[in-house]
Amino acid sequence: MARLPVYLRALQALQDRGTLTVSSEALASAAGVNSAKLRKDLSHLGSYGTRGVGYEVEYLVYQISRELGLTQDWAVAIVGIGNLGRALANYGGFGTRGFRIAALLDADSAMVGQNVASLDVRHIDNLEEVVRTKGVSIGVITTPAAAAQGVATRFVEAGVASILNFAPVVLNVPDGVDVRKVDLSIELQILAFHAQRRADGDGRGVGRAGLELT
Amino acid sequence: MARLPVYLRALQALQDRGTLTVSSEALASAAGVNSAKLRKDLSHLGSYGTRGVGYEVEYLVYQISRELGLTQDWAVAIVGIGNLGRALANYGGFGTRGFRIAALLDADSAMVGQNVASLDVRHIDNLEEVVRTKGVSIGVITTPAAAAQGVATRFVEAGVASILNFAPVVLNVPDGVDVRKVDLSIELQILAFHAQRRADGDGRGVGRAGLELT
DNA sequence: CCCACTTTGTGCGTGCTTTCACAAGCGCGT
DNA sequence: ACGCGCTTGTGAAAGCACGCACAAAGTGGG
Repeated sequence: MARLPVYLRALQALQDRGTLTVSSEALASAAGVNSAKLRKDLSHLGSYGTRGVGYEVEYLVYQISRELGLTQDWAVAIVGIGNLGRALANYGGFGTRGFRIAALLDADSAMVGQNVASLDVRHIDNLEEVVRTKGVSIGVITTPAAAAQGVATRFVEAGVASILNFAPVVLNVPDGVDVRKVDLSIELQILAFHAQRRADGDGRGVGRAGLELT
Repeated sequence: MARLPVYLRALQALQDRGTLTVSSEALASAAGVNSAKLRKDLSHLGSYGTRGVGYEVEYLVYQISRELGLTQDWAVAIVGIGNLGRALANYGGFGTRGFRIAALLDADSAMVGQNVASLDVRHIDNLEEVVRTKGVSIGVITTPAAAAQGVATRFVEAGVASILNFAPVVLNVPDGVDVRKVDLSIELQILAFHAQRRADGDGRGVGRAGLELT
């Protein structure tokens, strides 16, 4: 389920606050979901709650981490060291969650050799070698749209079966390869769409009703 | 529908290639969806296809743009000018799609006054004033998690009803306010989850079967 | 030991989304 | 003018996710 990471984040926040047990109701509200849905999700990975009490935070953190595969280390390679690639390389949030940036690659020779986030940028010609020697299993593509498909194909042929794509194109990959796409323009467009519907439909201003959960 | 922006992107790619008309089948495969779904989506905004021929690319681009509200200009404010905030500010893809970065804000006085992407970074205390004078209707939050809720609340009280949140927290906002969340760690965790399932389930290597659509 | 209270786990109805499959419509060649 | 092939638009079926509501299970107090 795609919601497990959200639960995990909420649980870790609770853990930092020293909470030992949590009810499905409380956790659900922290994660922004329905409590029945949360209980059903958790029951799918085996039942770890105690009726009348709730869930033990620490144990649940461990169970979800294991289910998500975060108990092992994942080596990540980023291709395309522009603004976004650099931002990702410097983002600290990955290391603490089982992900390690293992390599930075770019097609621009002027970029190669630069030191970004304590890593030397290497030329994309070394992709296959880097994947092999560093054991890369997740590829991140932050290239311009035109280059993305080529990089994806090379990743797949090098044995990388998980790709996170920031380029605004739909990637063609063989069956069995997992691609997730993050497109910032599309997110904005969806917001604009809803904003316009609000404006079209009715004349009332921005909602100021009582504070509600998402 | 959340798929319209994807269709739009595919259509614009076709337009650049000089294509005049496109069948639902071809467009669907370019957008990575089922053709029946695409036809149903398009029929919901009125029918613009010709049986036996397909859809006129240019007209469809216009219709979808209008439906998404991209014929008007949306002013965007970015709060939190760290690596990611800077990357977004410098990303050129927004301007061409009806979005204009109107202001950059940060809480760190050392950051205030710096020039990023031809804009002066202003202190977050000016948020309300900036929203008013620049007509900001979309807020982007790229602050640390701890600051995100406060910024969101100020955005809402200033009249911004559309928020794009990159901070790893669930935002509490009143009804009627639209929040979209992009969490890079969560995307990686979902990839890791699937990668592990592949590894658990069976001993066969990475799929190398015939080329397939997503 | 029993009872009242809390919280989990889940069966079931409901509504939405996706997909199939096909009739209706359009253009082109003859 | 006519028929053939291609493509749209949509009714109907299947699948899925969501959330209610309740039985089962555990806790703590008297």
